Amino acid sequence: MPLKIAIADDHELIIRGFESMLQTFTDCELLFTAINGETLLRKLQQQQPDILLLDIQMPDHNGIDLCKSITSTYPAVRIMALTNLEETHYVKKMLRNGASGYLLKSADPTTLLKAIDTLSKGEQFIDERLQKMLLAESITGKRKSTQVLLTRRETEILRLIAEEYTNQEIADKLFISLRTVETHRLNISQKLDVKNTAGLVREAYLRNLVS
Amino acid sequence: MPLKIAIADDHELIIRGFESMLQTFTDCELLFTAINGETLLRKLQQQQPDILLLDIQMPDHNGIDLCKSITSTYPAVRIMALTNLEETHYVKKMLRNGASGYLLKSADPTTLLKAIDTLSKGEQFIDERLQKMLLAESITGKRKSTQVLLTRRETEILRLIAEEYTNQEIADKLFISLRTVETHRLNISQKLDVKNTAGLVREAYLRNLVS
DNA sequence: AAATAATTACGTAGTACTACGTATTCCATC
DNA sequence: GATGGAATACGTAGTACTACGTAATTATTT
Repeated sequence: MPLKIAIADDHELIIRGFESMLQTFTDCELLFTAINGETLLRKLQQQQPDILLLDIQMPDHNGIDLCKSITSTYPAVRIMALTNLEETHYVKKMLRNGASGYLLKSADPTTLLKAIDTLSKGEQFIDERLQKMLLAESITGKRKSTQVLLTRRETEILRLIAEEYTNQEIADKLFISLRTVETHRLNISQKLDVKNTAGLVREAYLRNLVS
Repeated sequence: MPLKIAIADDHELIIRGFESMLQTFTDCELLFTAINGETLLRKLQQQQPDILLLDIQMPDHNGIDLCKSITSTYPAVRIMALTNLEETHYVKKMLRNGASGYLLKSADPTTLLKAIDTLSKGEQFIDERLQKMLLAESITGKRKSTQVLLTRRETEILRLIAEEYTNQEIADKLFISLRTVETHRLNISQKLDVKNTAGLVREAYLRNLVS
């Protein structure tokens, strides 16, 4: 029985690109395609693929939530996260939220085949470059941003910093003293191993605290 | 005689996507595809298409220079600029530098067909939404906030700011004085209408200057 | 060749952030 | 009821950024 594949991406061009690649594979059958999250969820109710190629940046749904809800409703569906983002942060985030694979859109047909093959065997696939980056990170211990846990207050303050509030404005907004905000800020900077405001805002983005 | 088409894009997925769309059109023949600027220039020496679908953001060549040199060497080739960038600035820049059309990668097959058809008649094609934006701009004389144009130097400096470089470090790196960096920084802040470093970094992210 | 835009740079002041250390209160968990 | 994390706050200094204004030099475009 051929492997049933589905594709979800908000660009018809991308869907057709994958479709074209899939056609050259034996033992693969394209079950359906979806141009947005809504369509995807509707079609999943009718039939479930073995593997779902899922763009994690569709306008109407964010990839993490989609991934979560799909894997909880249809545990048999294995999800391959699709993206252009070469960030280890996203890889971790997606794999922690139910994805079984992480593939870049720059992948060539050989890589795609290997990725699908790996998932079909029940194993995890991660893009080679990202795999190396993850490895390097865990060895050097650097850029372990997502492992560091900020407290609720710290998260709140980090978000406000990223939204252009000054320390004084944050203090006023949260009814705490300027010094307290400064203390929090210093603690956050140390936890995240960043040097200045720019680094804080960067982390806020990586952590999806701001859109 | 069928219309000869060529595609240049650094993503195989995109090439296949267009290929797939083109197959459904009668009177269109895919002459060749190219995965980078180098390959494109080499293949153009052998044979010239009527219409070239050209990704303007390839790693080894920038779209503007490629466009310029191709139209001057092969004036018969009509270039359709391909991009994800919904910025009127790029449209103008490309059309001034030899492109005959401007198409977004989010285009559906109908739009693609219309675009190719328009170019084959010797007319100019511009993505509908961008056409409206250009029109609105020329009437109001204003750009939307996301379309503020930074100079090359400003863009460079904004990227460095987002990468946690201090003004002094930027000055050292670019061999300019601290005051110059401060001036640039102030100008950028005014152009982008932001209050502080956080706002600058936020804009850098929105503009995809950092990943 | 002229006009325009970009890049460079300085003066002066004020504001905001960074970096240490120290320390109290609150609250949950053992 | 003891321990420890979280949140609160201050002192002191130094560094970095913001906000005006002005202006010369170099590229680019017309």
